[in-house]
Amino acid sequence: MQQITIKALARELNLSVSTISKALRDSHEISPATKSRVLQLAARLDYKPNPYASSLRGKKSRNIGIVIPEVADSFFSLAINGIDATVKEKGYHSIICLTHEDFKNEQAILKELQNGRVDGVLMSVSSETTSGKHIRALMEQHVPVVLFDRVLADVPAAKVITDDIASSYKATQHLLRNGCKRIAFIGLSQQLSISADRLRGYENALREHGNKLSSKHILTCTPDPKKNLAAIKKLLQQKDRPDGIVTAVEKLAPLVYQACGQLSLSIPQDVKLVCFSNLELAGLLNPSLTTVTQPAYEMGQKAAEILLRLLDSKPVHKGDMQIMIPSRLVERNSSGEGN
Amino acid sequence: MQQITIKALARELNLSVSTISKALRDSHEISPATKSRVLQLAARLDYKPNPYASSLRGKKSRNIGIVIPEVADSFFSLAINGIDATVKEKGYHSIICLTHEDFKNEQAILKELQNGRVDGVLMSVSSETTSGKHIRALMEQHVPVVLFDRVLADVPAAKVITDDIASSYKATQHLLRNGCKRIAFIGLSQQLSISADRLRGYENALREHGNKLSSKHILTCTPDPKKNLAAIKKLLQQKDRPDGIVTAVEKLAPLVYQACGQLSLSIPQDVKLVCFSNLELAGLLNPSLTTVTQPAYEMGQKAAEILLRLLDSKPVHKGDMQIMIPSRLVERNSSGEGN
DNA sequence: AGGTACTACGAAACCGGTTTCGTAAATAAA
DNA sequence: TTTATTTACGAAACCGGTTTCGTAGTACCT
Repeated sequence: MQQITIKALARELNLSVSTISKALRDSHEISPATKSRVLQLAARLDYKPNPYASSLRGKKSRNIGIVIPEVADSFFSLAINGIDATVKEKGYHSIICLTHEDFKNEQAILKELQNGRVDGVLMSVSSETTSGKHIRALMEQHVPVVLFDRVLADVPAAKVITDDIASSYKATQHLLRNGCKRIAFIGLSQQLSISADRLRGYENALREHGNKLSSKHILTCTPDPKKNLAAIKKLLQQKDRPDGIVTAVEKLAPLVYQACGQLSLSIPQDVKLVCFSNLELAGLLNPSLTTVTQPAYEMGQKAAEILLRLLDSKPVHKGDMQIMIPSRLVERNSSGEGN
Repeated sequence: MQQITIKALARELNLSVSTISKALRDSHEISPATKSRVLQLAARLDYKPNPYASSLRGKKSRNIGIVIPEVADSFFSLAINGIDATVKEKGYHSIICLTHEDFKNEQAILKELQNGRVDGVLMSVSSETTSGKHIRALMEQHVPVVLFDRVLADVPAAKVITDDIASSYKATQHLLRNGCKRIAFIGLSQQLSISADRLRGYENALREHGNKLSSKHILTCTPDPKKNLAAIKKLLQQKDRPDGIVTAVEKLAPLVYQACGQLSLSIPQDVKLVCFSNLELAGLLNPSLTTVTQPAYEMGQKAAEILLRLLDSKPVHKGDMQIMIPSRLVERNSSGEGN
């Protein structure tokens, strides 16, 4: 490696290692003249401090962990952009840890992160996660955690969410207004906060509208797309076939299109569809997809800001313990009249 | 933090720190009996070694850097999955660094990575990158680098690419066979390997087919989507309007759809379209999009495997210095007859 | 002049592991 | 029995920074 170390600088300038270190950190105990000599030599030799050496002493790695189910997902990739832009400004690096919607993976990852590899964690739980014990364990090691989007009630961490209940309510209402009589809801595990809340908004809208709820119209999906496709087709082959669908997460949208295609059901004539999704291409689908679009970038950004405050040991206002950024219903053809 | 350190284990067992360390690393100089006592206590106290302490002495961080332009892109997010799955098996962590297609960012990031934060780097260059000097500088600090997809000729690193020339040739040929007379090519910077190679394949196909090449049919885009949309519209408003388009990167596809929409040109009747893209939803677009689909996951996987060999100081076969994994042309409606 | 305060720096401990080297005791070889 | 070797462990150096503490030299105050 032949790295330029502080020792090398010290030797070159006939100064002690501690003087160099202090000069580089702009300590008041070093004279301006010495500081400038040190800074100049450091620049000339292209000195780059070893981050792990300082980490060892200072207990700060300047790494933050992003623990999410998946990166091939518009919501998460946009959230990553928001997070990364925010933490980078403060000199932090993002370590991305993918759970692939597997709780065992998530546990193992959080355990790993207890060893000081990261100073803090931003997290969205897997769809299989039912308990927050592993997260609390991490927090007990004094690793600050901020949850975003997929949160967990039993974790005393700051949370950044969107208005899942209200926006699902609006989406369902939109379908009702467009004439749907039998609206189905396709979600992930009921343990998952976003799925449960979006189900709640759906139920509220139906109830208020005087529609009766039917468990046959509520489908809970798994992380396995093949099984999900089969389940969706089954849902659409019931005798009381749904004429409207709300899906709770992005990756379910293509499956509904596929299922409808295979069953020769046309969207929106036979089935009207609204999906929670951040797909950039929603408007270009056939038919274009009505979406509830979450503020993914902003949520990542906000969650990162809060984490940075925690890492600075700055106070986090009570109002920031649970932040809600609203989603937007974007009406397109999949929920329309179908001319 | 109140971490369980080796020192704590040593005190508890009345052994020396070095004995604990050796026992944990299964050194032959420690007796089986002692080893098992140490292992048991470590398990009981949930001892987690500080990765940065070992990193400091051993010069190994067990972090690898993934330097890419963007994460909100199907190719890169799939590649990340391939990389992450591969390196995770060997106990490495992925640090993702986004350049946002900005060369200055890319330079700054590689500079940062020279300080030992990562043991190796997997990289796909930005569209603005014209020189590999910054990459060579990193390699000279003995940080192994493997380039994937967007490579650079003047960097003596292992490279994992797809058959850009051949697949672009096939895509163009496909349009020619479907009756296109004036085929346009929309790429990124000509400096970018994939864009240049895909252009070459396009040109080869036209030449072989006896079509003359026209610079008016070759559009070079920027990282700015608005400007790109305007440029694409201008391309489609020429007197010799193209009746076929090949686009070199994923994010250009939606812009072509938009441009055609705004100009009331219908795909594929007025303009037939083939895009290099890993979009999962290509089949659901309106019309469904004919794609050249790159083996993104496999490319990430392969690049990671090579990097791991380099990190193990294992020999990399000459054949592995430049690996080519073929792409697939998936014909859909955007390039068809449009009945 | 004597005492105090401040400035500017160096020596050394420290962070938590890893590794080298030294050594007492046990075992094997001569 | 003596010597050589092996076994099993501990002391200490080390990685590259940071931080505490001590101190020589100068300036300031009575």
